[in-house]
Amino acid sequence: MIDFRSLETFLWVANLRSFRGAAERLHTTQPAVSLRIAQLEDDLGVKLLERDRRSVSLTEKGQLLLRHAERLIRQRSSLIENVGDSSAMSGVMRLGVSETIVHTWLPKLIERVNAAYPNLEIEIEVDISPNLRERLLTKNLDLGLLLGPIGDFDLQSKRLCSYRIGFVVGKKIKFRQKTVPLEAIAEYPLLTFSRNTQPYIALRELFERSGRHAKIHASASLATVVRMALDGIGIAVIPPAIIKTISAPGRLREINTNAKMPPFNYFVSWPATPSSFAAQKVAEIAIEIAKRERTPS
Amino acid sequence: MIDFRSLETFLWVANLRSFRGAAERLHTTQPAVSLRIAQLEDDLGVKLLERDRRSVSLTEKGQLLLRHAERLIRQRSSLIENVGDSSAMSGVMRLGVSETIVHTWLPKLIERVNAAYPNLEIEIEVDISPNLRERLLTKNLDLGLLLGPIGDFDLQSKRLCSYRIGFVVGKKIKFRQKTVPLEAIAEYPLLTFSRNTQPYIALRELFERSGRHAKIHASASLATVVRMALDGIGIAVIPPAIIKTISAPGRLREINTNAKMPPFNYFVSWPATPSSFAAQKVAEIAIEIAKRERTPS
DNA sequence: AGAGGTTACGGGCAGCGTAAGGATC
DNA sequence: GATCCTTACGCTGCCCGTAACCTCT
Repeated sequence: MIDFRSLETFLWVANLRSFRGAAERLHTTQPAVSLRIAQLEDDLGVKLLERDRRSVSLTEKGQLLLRHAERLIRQRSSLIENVGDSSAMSGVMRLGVSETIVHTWLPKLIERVNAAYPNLEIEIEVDISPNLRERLLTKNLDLGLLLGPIGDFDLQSKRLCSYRIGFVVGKKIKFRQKTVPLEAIAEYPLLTFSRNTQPYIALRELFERSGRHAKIHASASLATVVRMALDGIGIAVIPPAIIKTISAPGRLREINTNAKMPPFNYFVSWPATPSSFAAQKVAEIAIEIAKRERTPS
Repeated sequence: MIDFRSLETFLWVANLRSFRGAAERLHTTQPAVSLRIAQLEDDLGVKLLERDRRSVSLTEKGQLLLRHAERLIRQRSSLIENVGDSSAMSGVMRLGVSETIVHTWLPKLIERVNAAYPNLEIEIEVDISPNLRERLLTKNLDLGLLLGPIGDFDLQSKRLCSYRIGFVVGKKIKFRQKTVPLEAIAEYPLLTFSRNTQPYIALRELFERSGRHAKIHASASLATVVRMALDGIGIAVIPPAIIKTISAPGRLREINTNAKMPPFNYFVSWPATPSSFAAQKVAEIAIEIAKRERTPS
């Protein structure tokens, strides 16, 4: 007898074009996926997938089933949404988060989501925004809090908040000037996020425009950046909003400068899968929390 | 995790307003139904049914779920119908049949259905038409082949075939006349179907119109009627079409008479439940077979 | 040889049926 | 006490995960 589990499994296999991928996504093993698909094909008496040369493709019947399955899964979500109370929303949500958010309002979000949907497990994955975007596109994540704008057609996106970028130093670095000019800053190495991230590129452009060369240390881990700033190795180029939570009080301070960095614009983004009700709900909460955050000019 | 089985169970409990009824309908035990409903309520975190004073009623949430569940079950049927091949249609169908049909083309129908849907089990229940209609209305049957017309709003009905009614005797009864007048017939007891059936009423009316009184033996079992006719107890008032199959050749014959009985008009009828695809399909086959039957004037 | 899907097999647990329990008329 | 739903309990069978196997590049 056809059940939701088989249909959902089929859906993921069809989307990811991979049994292993679907297995991982559904938190089960690959043989289990094989069996569920086999059972589905057996129940319907129809071949759904063409297992050929390294890739899985849908037969004609498979495509037909895909449309039906999507509708069914969507309507089951809608049922849970409409009929069930908040505790009915269950399962595991893979949430991809940019590190800045981790150090500002992510805990608040988790707390709020836990309160609203006690049976929804959240799996937090911290990564840089380009990777998060990639993983959202491959449906490896259910929801992402990341730097935008995000123009992908397959992703729903909504604006969250902005963070000003500042130049932050530890106690070992001192400047004589009240307002530190760009050339004084350039004497130290600059510490910021990985190469292909928005802030890294913006920083590079800032110095190219002014004709100066700056040494930039890029690190995927904010903790490393902060540690280096604390040790006086260089100047961290990060949102000052995270200073409070990332180090002991007074150990880091922002310096005054007329160098202008574009702000970080954060977005919440998720792929439009049939079962993305949970993603939408969590996105709504994220938007509400982010709205209350200071958005320094 | 909500599955189709729970939803279907809920649907039947809601329709029949009874746990026991649903259990019987689903070929399981009543505690199993209790558990499925309990699980559904638990999953959704919502009370769906009010178990009060001898009757089950839907809460507001229950009514909401009913609509969703109906849609889901309907769409699963449509999925099986569209994507699966004929072997995908499975389950048990309760088919209620009027006895006349049993002795004409029911075997042909069963054969055809078995060939078309090898995994569909058929449970045949023979009863008189008024009872069949009642059981269709209470969803105790999935499909009925019975005397019509059927005017009920809750039942879908389509015309099948007509059978002329004749006066049939065994070898012990002989008439001098070539064409036997009504008064000669009235000298013997008449044997036909139960009191509240169409033919019984028609027969009664026939004699009332002619001002004569006839003794009518009514029996729910055609076999009894035929046995009595064979024994010369009376004249059977039945469709001559069944003579061939119900007794040895030449043991029964129809007598010529100008007494006119209205014909039997058979209909196929089924309740419009969300999962009535199978019923529709079998109804179609029944219509096709019945169309080929002689419809004597 | 390694990536990816299938088949084989043992074990755990969900869900079933029997049977007893409770509520309501 | 009869009817109808719930709870208890032992058991079965399904489905899962591990592991071995197959196939194609």
